[in-house]
Amino acid sequence: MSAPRRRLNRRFFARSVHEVAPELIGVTVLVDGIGGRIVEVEAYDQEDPASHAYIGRTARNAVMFEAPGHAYVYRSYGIHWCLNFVCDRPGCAEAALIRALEPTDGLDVMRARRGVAAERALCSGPGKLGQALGLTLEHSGLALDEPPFALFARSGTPEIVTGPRIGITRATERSWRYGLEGSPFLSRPFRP
DNA sequence: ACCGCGATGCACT
DNA sequence: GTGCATCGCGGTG
Repeated sequence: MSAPRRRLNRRFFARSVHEVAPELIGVTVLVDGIGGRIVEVEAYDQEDPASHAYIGRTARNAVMFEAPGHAYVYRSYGIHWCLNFVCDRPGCAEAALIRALEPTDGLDVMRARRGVAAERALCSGPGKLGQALGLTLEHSGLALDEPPFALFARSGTPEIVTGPRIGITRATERSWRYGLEGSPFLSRPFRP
């Protein structure tokens, strides 16, 4: 038997993304009952040249400037949908990019959506995760503690590793990528 | 293992 | 017109 799941309230996100991001490792995220445990995230804040919010509020990033505890979904490279959790207070425009999950719920649906069988390949990257969870722009702006989203607190305190963020060209020196140590479900290994 | 590249949409320092 | 908060494939070691 596994431990009962305890729901995460949106107030969890009303703090600096730099506090929230490492605490997201181990949290379970489901969309319409499908998803898994977060094993990798990245933090982006408003003074961050790599962040969508750096240039100020635009049509695309408006959700980042609104209430914490909501989803910010954007299209990446014209192909993928990527999921962020908005943090801090309205106007602070901070968000955590959810980069990888350990699949726990709805494996068969995720396999069908992804077109691959290997469990390790279902959610091991922000674009893969977006496809596995069936995300689109319609999910952007939705509250994380209301359907179709459901978040559950982690049990215990995981071992966390940090490193530089992936796939950016600016502010690459900031170690704002967080991962579950030793997880086989990461998008890429963390360098020692 | 690494490296290069095409796909594909759209925001835009 | 340029550049992505990506992925998967095909090439070379």
